[in-house]
Order: sequence, then C-alpha cells, then structure tokens
Amino acid sequence: MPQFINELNDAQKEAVLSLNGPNMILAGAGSGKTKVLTYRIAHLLHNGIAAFNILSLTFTNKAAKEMRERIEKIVGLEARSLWMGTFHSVFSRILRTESDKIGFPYNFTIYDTSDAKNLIKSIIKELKLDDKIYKPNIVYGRISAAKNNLISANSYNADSAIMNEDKIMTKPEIGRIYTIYSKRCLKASAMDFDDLLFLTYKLLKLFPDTLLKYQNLFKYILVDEYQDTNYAQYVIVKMLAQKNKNICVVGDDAQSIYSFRGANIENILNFKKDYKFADTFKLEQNYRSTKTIVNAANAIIANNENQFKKNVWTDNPEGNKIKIIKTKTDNEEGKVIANAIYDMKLQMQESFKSFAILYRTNAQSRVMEESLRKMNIPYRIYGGLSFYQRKEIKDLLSYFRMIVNPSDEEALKRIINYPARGIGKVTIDKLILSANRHDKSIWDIVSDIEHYETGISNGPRKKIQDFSNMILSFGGDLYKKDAFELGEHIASTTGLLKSLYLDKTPEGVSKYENIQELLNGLKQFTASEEKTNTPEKTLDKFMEDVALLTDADKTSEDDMNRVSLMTIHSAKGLEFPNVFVVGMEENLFPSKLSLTSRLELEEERRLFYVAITRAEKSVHLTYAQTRFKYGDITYSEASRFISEIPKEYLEPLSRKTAPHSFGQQNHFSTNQSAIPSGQKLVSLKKAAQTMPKASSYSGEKIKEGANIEHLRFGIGTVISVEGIGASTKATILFTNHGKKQILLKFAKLKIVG
DNA sequence: GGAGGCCTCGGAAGG
DNA sequence: CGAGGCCTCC
Repeated sequence: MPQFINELNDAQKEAVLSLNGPNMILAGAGSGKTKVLTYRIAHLLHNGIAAFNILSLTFTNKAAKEMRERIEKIVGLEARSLWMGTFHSVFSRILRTESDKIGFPYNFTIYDTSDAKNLIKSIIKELKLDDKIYKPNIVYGRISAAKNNLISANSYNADSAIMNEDKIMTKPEIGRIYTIYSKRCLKASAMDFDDLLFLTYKLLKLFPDTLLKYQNLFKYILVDEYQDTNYAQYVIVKMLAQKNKNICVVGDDAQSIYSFRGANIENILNFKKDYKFADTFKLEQNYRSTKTIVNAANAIIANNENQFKKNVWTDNPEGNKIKIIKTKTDNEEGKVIANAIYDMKLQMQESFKSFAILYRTNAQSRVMEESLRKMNIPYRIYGGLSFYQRKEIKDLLSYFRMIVNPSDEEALKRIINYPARGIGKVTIDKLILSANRHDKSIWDIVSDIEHYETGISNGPRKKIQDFSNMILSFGGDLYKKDAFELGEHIASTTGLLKSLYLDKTPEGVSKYENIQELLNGLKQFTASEEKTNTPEKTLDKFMEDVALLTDADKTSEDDMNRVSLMTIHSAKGLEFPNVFVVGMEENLFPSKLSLTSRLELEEERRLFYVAITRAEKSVHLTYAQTRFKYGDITYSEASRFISEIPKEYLEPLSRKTAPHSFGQQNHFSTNQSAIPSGQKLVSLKKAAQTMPKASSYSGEKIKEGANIEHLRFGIGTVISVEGIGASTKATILFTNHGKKQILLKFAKLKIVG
C-alpha cells in the first residue's frame, strides 16, 4: 500500500481504498474532501487503472486545476492524461469530437450568457414582441431551465403544463422564442453553456454506440460537489456510469447553495436509491475550525429538516467565542470591521490575507471598501465584471471567433461596425431580415451579398464586402500564423489597438492594457512551440475553451497580502483564519426573497453554515440597524440566524473597556440574539471616525531610542528600525506589553517625551 | 456615431 | 443611490 495512505484518518482511508462500485462520500466542511478525492485518484492509478480511463468532474476550473496539480505531485506526469475538468469543459471536448453527429462543426462557438441574452433580445425584437413583457433575462431563464431539465424546444412547445405556465405569466410566446433561438444557434454553429449539457445528453441518447464508447472509456467516474448538480448533469453522469457503476460522488448536502441555478439537492439525497449497492462514507472530522465554530455551525444546520444526519466534530482547540457586533448604520459597520481587522492584525500578529469579509449581496461591498481604504488596509474584491466580459476583450475575441467560425452571429453583430466602418443599425437589420428569409446565417449573406436581394444600397454594400474580405483574409492566415501572430495582426490591422492607444483617459489606458494582457495570453499559449511553417498552436486551438475560462483561471496567482471581500457563495470551498460575516439582518440575510418558503429559507441557512465554516479561528457576525438600500434608509433587525447560535458559543455581553487615551475603545459591543439592547454606540462611531489616518505617520521621527505611544500597546521605546518604504518595521519595547514588531505603515505611533 | 439625458430596476453565480 | 439600457440630438 502506498505511503500516502498513512496520512489519512480511518474514515478517509476507507473512502480512498474502496475503489469499485458506487460510492458516496459525505464530506463535512473542512473534513479533507479534496485530499480524499486526490488520494483516491492516485490510488486508482497505483492500482493500474490508466489515467485516461478516469473521469473527474468539478464545477469550477479552479477546483479541477488544484486537484490535477495535487495528483501530479503524487503520481507525476501521468496526471495529465486524466479526464479532469468542469462538466462544461469535459463535455465540450466530447462534443467537439462528436459534433458532426448532432449537426455542428467541430469548431463551434460557445456563446456566453451575454451572447445568449443578446440573441434572445434580438429575436424578441424581430418577432415584434413587447420587450417589457418578454424580458430577455426571464426568457433566457426559462430556456436555460428547460435545457437543464432536458426539455428540447419541441418538447417545450408540446408540453401543455409548461405552455400553460407561460400563459399565466403572460408570456405565451416563450416556446416560440426557444424554437427560433435553437435554430439560430445551430445556424451560427454556436452552443450556449446549457447546450453543452443538453447536447451531450442528446448525443449519448441518440447514439448508443457513442454512449458505449464513453462508458468504456470512463471506467471510473468521480463527481465533486455532487449536491450542486442539476438534472442534466445528474442524468448524463448516470448514463456514463451505467455500465461499470464505478461512480464516486462527493458532496455535502449542508453546503447546497445553488438551487437557484438549478442544482438539485435531491440528487445527493437520493443517491442510495439510484445506486442500490452504494457504499456510503462519512467524513466527519473537521480539521479546519475551532470547536466553537464547528459546534455553532452544527447547531445552526440542525434547524433544517432536509438533511443527512452527520456528526461533524473536531480535535482542534476550543478557540474564541463568536462575536456579535451591532452598529447603528452600515457605514459604521464598515468602520468597526476595518478597526477590528486593524487591531487583530496587531494583537494576534495576523497578516491581512488571514481575514475575509463575507456578505450576502455584492452591493454590500462598497461600504466595506470605503472603510478599508480609509484605514489603508489592502483588500481584494472577488467577483464583479470578469476580464473576459470587458467590452474591449469581447470585441477582440469576437474577431477571433469569426475567424474560427464565421457563422458566429453574435460575434459578427459586435464587430461588423466596430471600429466604425459605416455599417449602421438599419443595414444590419436588413442583413438579419434577409438571413431569416433565406434561412441562412448572417455570414452567408455578408460573404455573398451580391447574390441576395437585401435592399442595401451600394455604399454600405461595398463596405460589407470590404468587411467580408477582411475576415476572409484573416481566415486565410489561420493555419499559416500561430495564435499570437494572427491575434496581433488582427489587433493592429483593424485599428483596434491604435484607437485604444491614442485614448489617454484612464479608461482608455486600462482598455489598452487589457488588450495587451490578452495578447500576452496568446503569446504564452504559443510560447512552447518552435517556429515551423505549419504552426500547431493556432488561434482556433486557443479559442476552443476561452469561453469556459473565468477570472479565477487567469495566471499570476495573486499572493499579495490582502483582506478578501466576497459573497458567501463565492467563498465556498475556501478557508480563512478570521471571518467577518456582515449584514446579519432580517430581509438581507436571510434574504427577503427567501422568506416565503421553507425550502428557500433552509438554503439561506445552509449559506450561513457555509459562511461560518469558512473560518479557522475566529468569526465575527455584524449587523447594522439602518442601511442604505436603493437610496433609502431601511431599518432592520438582527438576523434570526444569530439567535439560532446557542449562547454558549457567543461572547458574553460585556461592558466596554475604559476608553484609551486615544479615544479608542473596545469595538465589540456584544448583543445576544434578536433583541437589540439599545445600547448607545455613539462613542464607538466617534472612535471610528477619529482614528488617525494610517498614512499620517512620518517615518523619519521613528528612530532607534525614540519614545513613542502606540494606540493599543501604550508607551514604549524603539529598539530598532528595519526595512524601507511600506515594509518598514520597528521593534519596540512596550512598558506594559513587552517587545513587539510593528509595521510603521499601519501603526499609529505618537512621539512622546 | 457618440455624448448626454431619462428611465428602469435592483439576489447569489459557475461554465 | 447608481449602473446600464435606450433614446434623442447634434
């Protein structure tokens, strides 16, 4: 038995060693789930299973990448032959191989969500439907949900229950839109994200020999975060595993937080029904958090009805109690947290990266940001507009897309008049009309405009020809130039690069930099290749999965020392020594929209469970009595979730410590459960506001031998000063606190005596 | 085609 | 309140 097995506890060991048959691993938060998955795969390889016979599915690229790296550390390069990736990336790989069977070319485009919504919007317009009623978002949501439930456009229109639902929603034409949308995607040789699942299902369903081929290929299947699978994913996995039944799913029903995008918690709850002889393993020992955190989390989740019985426990120390902080306003909440981070950093010698601020909605990040910025606390916000969604990036990528697949309608619409070349809205509408009439793609018309009666006059027609010729000429270079050469050629000949270069506004500069970054990506992609007459790292290869990439996949892992700000959803799978969960208020968390149903409230509670189980050492829960929402002040009460934590895990209500000479005082006004004490917090607010600016220190005065006063540690003498600039540190001997090392950048030292 | 004004709308988010 | 979409005007 390989050495690595000995690093595992008994439950983990069993889960790793049981290789055959259906297995379900229920992994509590922080129980070493990834470790088990990686060792299990390593163990399969050790047992002579070929890497290419193992399929491992995850939800994020990041998870797949991490796992592959970890396996590579154990087994070496063999790990590269594993089928390991997200559902979408693995399925797109299969679809590119088998595309002809379902009527697509191998070089199909993958539409991202905004492409899909644009197409829907344009169809709604073409059908002359009221876009106030047929909101693209809603229509997209219906179509997406249909596909995730494996309902084709035909079945949709034939399903009286669905049609009736749409009628009741006063949107009886959604089925028609769905039909046209599917047709247009096919014409454009494009699949949206949901198609990657739906069409994989269709492929395996319609072609039994293809199904058999992949059943034989994927002798062992592993699925991570199984509680997040939707119906389509569930069915496809089931089909693939049908023959060998060597399927291992890993998940935690308590962390199912994605039902709003179709995840079905029943998939994990019913695993034993689907696979009768399944072995179940429970990983219940938590290695991440303190006893206090683990026990509090258990107590919270116990309020849910739908769940597996699990007993998550830990050998870790008791740890600090959970602190509840109440503030008057959301602004104050931000200030108090910034102060608390500042203090904890000093007191506990923590680095900034050990802190995370988690919130329910992205809108809450702004207040936090402001406070952190005022205190010069470095932070990083996760989420928001991704690199690949930026306008300038999408524009250039649209050129790339058209070169790989000229039928790509959304790419064409984006760039046919960008940079401006005199092909206006009216002309484009005529093109679309003509394409629809002739049942062709827009590119079919554009590339052969002479042969169609479009009603477009000579001027614009000439310009369309020029555009078409340009695309064709780029296309001619596709296999002659490598991806970087062609990409750069396009960026410069179209004038895209130049116009951004000339734009010296901050936005323009940033756009130019982004384009450069994309080109750098192309360069990296081609870097491995030697110069030959027939390059292999061509643009079409680069484009294959670019639509499946997200920011998290971009290289240059930011190891900077910053506080992390993100939604609780995006914190799933991560861990931080110290966690602040902010906005613990009724109608915010739990969200107002969840209060109507028990199931939704339970999902909010799981979300809270996820939030506090991110923490290793400390948890702070904060709430504000008033908060700005949509420009109005709203009043809120403490979240019901706070009162679900047994008091023994909460910091007892304590009187504040006497104000310090700087006017600083203990921020942690504790407040048990739902009933606010009405304690006056004015002084606290003042304290936050009168905090000296972190940057206000003048470094020159802090010299060896200087007597100083520190905000928290009081009087002391500087023993030595090391480092330069922002990293200048002083070693100071405090009268009452002994020797401490302090970063001058953040310390507020006052020279005394 | 682009700038600027008006209107609307507001949950979380992977691929 | 503020972002984004849409319309209007130049």
